[in-house]
Amino acid sequence: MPNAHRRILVTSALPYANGHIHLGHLVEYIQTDIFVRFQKLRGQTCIYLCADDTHGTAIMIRARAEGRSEQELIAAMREAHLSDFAGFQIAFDHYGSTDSPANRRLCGEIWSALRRKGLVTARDVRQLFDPVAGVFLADRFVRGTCPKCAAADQYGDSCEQCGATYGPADLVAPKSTLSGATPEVRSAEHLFVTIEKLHEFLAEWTRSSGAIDPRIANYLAGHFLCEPLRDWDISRPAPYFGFEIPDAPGHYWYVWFDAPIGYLAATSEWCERSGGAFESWWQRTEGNEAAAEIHHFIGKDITYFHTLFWPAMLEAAGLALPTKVRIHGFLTVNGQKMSKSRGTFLLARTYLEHLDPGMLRYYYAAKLSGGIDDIDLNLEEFTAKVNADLVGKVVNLASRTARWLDGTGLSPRYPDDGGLFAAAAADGTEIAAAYEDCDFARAMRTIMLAADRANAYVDAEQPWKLAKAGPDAAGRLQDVATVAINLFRQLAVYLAPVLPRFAEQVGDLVGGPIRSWEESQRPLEALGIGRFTPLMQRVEAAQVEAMLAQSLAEAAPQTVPLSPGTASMTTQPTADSAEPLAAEPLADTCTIDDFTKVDLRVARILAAEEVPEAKKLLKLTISLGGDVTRTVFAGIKGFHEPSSLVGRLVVVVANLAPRQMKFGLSEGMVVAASGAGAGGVYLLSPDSGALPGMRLR
RNA sequence: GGGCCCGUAGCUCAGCGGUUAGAGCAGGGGACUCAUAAUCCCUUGGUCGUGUGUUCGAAUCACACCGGGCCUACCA
Repeated sequence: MPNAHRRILVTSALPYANGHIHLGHLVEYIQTDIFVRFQKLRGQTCIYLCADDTHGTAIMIRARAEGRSEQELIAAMREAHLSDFAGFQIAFDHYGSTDSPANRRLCGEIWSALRRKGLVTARDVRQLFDPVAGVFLADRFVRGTCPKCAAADQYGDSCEQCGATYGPADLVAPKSTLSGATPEVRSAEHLFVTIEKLHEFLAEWTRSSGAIDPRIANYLAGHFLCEPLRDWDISRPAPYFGFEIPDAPGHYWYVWFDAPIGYLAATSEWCERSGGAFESWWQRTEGNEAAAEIHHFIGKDITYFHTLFWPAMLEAAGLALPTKVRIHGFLTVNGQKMSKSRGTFLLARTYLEHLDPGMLRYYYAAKLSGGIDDIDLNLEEFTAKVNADLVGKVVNLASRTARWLDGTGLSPRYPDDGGLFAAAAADGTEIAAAYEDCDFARAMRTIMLAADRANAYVDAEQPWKLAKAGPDAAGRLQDVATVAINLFRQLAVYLAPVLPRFAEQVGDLVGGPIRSWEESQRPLEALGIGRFTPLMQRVEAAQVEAMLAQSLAEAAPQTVPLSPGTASMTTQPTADSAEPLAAEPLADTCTIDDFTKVDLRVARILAAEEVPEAKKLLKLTISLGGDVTRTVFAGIKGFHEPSSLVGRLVVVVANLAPRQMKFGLSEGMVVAASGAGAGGVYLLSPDSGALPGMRLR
């Protein structure tokens, strides 16, 4: 692939504001993010755009059920989505919303174009209406008895018992799932796009533009393009949460109209912020002028919208068409569909509470080969692969050699390594080609082979023996470690699109931030090296178990609280992150005498009050039993409600020298746990039965 | 019913017309001790779903069948 400069606009499908991000969604966002980071690392101009998909009946219904406005609902979900994405290091250049002024404006422009081309028509549609809720009902909001086999409680579009399909109006004894009311058939005008008028264009574009995998093009040809395309129902009658159609009051654009236009709106907003020109991305170019590339990453479930309706809209509006529609499959967990009852319906944030996001990014990368097949998250394999590849091979390379360079830094000249660095540099061509094809699995395989060679090198050179051989071998030792660290950093460059955080850490260790793919082609010389810290912790099976247990618990919330003492400590394995300890290594050894100098006592909180001027402090009055009380300022404000503290037992350092603080004298210290892995401050409680004044020993 | 994809070592997969079919993990044996029980070497293990065909030659192409998955369909 020639290295001509490219301008690449990349999108992921817009997540719907009706639910939280889960590991299935993340297949797409991680895949896209890797692709984008790769392009940027290669020096291309690349922007990654996405947005929340906010409109539609489902949002309206949900907001009502929760007793708040749609805007409040979508704002809250947006925050949650952004936080989840940030947790997984998904780096959008812009993240918009379909409920934005830019999107409204662009919807209007596309709509005008459709009108101008005579592609809009109106027709009455008979639909069920819920007279209590006052809304038209989508098929899935109606249940009733199957008209064919009389099975009860079936959806409005098809019967799960006999497989019959019908319209919601055919159901016997239909009921609205919103209000329970019996719906009535009402007629309402809908607007349609007569997409058939673009049939010829679509047939040609899907077949020969190169944007679509031939298998998909074939599928489209066989299922849709083999007959006249049906008019696309593009409007919904009020009430509907969305944009009202300017020239058709009382009608709203259907969510699938404004969702893809969200790509345009996000571009527009990004341009406004960064000073780019919208036209430079979406304007159709004439002749051989170099256009921007447009890559859409989507799941196979929305193929139809992105390969027929969306290009039709762009064509009608005279905008640039997608260069590639990259379609991926679904995620299964342990070989089966994600399941709430098995605890495998894993939310992004549940994962993040237990495991490192980089590990999922790597695992997905190792699985994704650019095809449309589903990928499986096998949790045992996940554990084994992440540990073997990332910890055992890659991180270990630095872990076992960095220390030899502590005093000296890298050798002034890169030594003879038998051609290892050059070989891995040459691999860069293949690795880059694999990234470009979204065949990340092939890229990872090639990278790991290089890691294997590097470890074999260290093994053969035996730097630990050189270290013991004394000053005569010092030069050789430095050379060997220099080779190892260079091979390590080279791997980090190749892995940077997948493991951005890891790449940063490697940059901190040696050589500074990794900014360019080219850094894989030249070894570093004569540089100092930072202190090696564990860059990644092994995954323990217990951590995975704990994640599943939590996911299971959250999916099926317990309404009956467990009585104390029956908590299933034995059946639900505890699994603890290594992070807190790793972040704060153990202090120097102390003797029992040292320990007994600290007099730790059980105490009862008698009173707790806010200190308004203090950022972190609560003023506590504690009892050590009898009438011995102390005043203690504790740095737990924001983590504990004062009122909920009163009466509880805690542990205090009772013989701590009193300290004059800004707000008063503190006569002790309440001990609490804090550290990496969780932000809170956690008070300690003794088992029940302990009494104030008892000493800890 | 139609269409598509998949079926290669215990597991995940690569190979997709050409020498005795490969990798990682798991299993077995050994080495080393620098490293997060990590690393390195050796090794066990496959009639490449089944059958028929095309070909000098097939895991690789064709057809049929079996098994798994996905999409789509009230007929064609």
